[in-house]
Amino acid sequence: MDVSELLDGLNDKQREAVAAPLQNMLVLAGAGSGKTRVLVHRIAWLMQVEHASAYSIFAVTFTNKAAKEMRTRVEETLQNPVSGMWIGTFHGLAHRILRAHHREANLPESFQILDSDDQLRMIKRLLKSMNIDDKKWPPKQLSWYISARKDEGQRPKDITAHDVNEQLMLQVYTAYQDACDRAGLVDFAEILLRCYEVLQQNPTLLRHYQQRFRHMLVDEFQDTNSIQYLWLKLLAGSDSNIMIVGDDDQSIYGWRGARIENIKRFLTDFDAQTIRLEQNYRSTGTILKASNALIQNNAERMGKSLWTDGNQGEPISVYAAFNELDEARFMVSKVKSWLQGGNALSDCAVLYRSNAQSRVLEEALLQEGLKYRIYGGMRFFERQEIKDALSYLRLISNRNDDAAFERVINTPARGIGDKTLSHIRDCARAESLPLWYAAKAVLEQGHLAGRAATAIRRFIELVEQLDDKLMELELAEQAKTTIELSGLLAMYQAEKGEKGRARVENLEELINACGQFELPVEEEFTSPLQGFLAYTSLESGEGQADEHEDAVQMMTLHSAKGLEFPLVFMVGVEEGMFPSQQSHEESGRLEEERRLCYVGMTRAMEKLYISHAESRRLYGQEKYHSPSRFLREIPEDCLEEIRIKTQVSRPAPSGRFSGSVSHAAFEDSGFSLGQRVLHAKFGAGTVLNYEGSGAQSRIQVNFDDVGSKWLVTAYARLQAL
DNA sequence: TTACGATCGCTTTTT
DNA sequence: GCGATCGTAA
Repeated sequence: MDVSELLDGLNDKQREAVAAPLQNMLVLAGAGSGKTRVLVHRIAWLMQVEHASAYSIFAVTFTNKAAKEMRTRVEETLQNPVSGMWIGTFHGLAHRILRAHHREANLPESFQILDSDDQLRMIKRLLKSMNIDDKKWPPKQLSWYISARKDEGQRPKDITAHDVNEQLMLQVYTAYQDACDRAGLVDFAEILLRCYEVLQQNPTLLRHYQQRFRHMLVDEFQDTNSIQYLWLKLLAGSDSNIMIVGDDDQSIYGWRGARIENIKRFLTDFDAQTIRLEQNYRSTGTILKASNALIQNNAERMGKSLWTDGNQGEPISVYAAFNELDEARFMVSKVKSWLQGGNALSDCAVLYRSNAQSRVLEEALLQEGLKYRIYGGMRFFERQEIKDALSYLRLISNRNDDAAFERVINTPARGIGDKTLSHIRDCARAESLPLWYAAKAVLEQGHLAGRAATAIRRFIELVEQLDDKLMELELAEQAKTTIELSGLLAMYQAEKGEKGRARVENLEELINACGQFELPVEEEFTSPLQGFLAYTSLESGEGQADEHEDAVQMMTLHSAKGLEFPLVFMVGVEEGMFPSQQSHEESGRLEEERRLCYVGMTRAMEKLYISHAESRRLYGQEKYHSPSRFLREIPEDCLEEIRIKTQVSRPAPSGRFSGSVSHAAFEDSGFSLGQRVLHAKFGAGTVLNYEGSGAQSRIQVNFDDVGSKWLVTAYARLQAL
């Protein structure tokens, strides 16, 4: 490939980044500014112009999807498969280093990964054994605490407890870490922290990697947490060049440890040059103008303003719905006209703040027979039946894996009850043995009731038999044999209803996935099973069925980051929903909510609809929310208010979508208690009550068909009969 | 061990 | 208001 082709079709700033001299660089890449393109071309440039070897390149992303896309596009650009290049996620790459140096890391060769569910179970068990009241110290909170400390790079010894409460949490952290270490288990945060420590404590090793990875590239840098930052810094050493790409305005993961200030820290620590990518190739001028204005309300930004040389496009449409049902109906009607315009369903996205909001929207789509796809939710490899099967495989490859042992010892039920189990646990604790060996020991002591002893003996035989059998089998056969002989298949086949059927199907799908699994050749796995187990822990298992079906795309604002759609609906844009109630309390959270809004808006290419409901059923109660402050932060000339055309008996007194009404206003509009009224949506009804003043004023009408409703500003759509 | 009634909790999520 | 989880009784 001709070198000049690498710069063709890039704008000046992109070109500047791709062809920059070897130095540390920050590429501040706005939404839709072509950052992946820059990363990919930079890698190609390093190889072709700077004659860097693939071996010296290290590129990190957050998600497997991003890593995969980067690899594919690099290979396309170079028109050659690349080998020796490390492209992967933080966890994937750290895991790879840990595997190679498991001895230095004090881990067994076949150490396994704990997901958050495993972690929680582990902590629950621990609390029981430590006699700690899980009402006073909820396991979730402890698990969160432990992960947060690890994300900060802290071990128990690095932490000083401020009060008795934290003292106890520290105690649990210590006990949890001991248990993990004994079982050969690492949680997600541990992968990075342990990798960091291994490198730090082994200068020779560290030097090897520092000398190898001369060119480092990091995507979505605004999402890095403290340990990721330290890890990168350690690996880079003083001789590597590192290019980070990120956008402080799109930092939306502060709540899970991401440090937006890492960008500024990078500039000073690495003495880096900054290049801004501000030309946007995605959205209309209006959408960009609105987004820019919104985000300007945040303080302490790096500063960046998106522009386009494309069209202004249509204004952003704002719809004030009566309630969440009306909002859903509105969305559906607009989706239908979009379809009628000859467009694809999959080009529309519905974005909401929280998952709970999806249900009403789904029902509305379902009613009109419109297909939809929901992002997020239970991942394939996290399903109960899948984890059961995987736990057998894990126990087979590592007898120390207590988490796996606990999971399958009595699944399917084989008469090993709580009593027998606590016997085993006691023995394990007393002798510092993994549960598997404790079970064997307990069996040999012969203190067990006959039935329990037989059950345990049979379980041990089962696992050992499986281990023998699996040796000469292919991966898919290994899974199949395990699922069948363990009795899992029979157990789920016996489960009645749709649920059981789905579970059996999932187990079959797991065997299928084993068959399709390709062991990454460059990563030195000791066996295909080891590779597959790592894959199931580090990869969510998406990308199965239905991905390409033409359907409305529904997701939270968080999961929309990085995606784009011609038509976007942002629903529930109300105070208390978005920004969320909780974000009002903690400092900094409001700005993160604003960034989230910015992310949502900048997903839209052609047309953006924003809606809010005046009344909404939430946790079983009717709530009245005013329109989000974010709406007020968008310049009015970017917005267009949509009102349903209703005939009102007299002109609406005041307020547009703000819903400002006074007592007097109700009377002025000619409504009185007991009066019969007509509503465009809800039909005929009787005025029951009105109350409040200002934005919170509302009128309660008992509709003949719908029942009673409190409506804010809805009086404007009421007609006196 | 299972089944069912009480209780809890309720943003956002990848690895 | 709903779904997951927990605790207790059969």
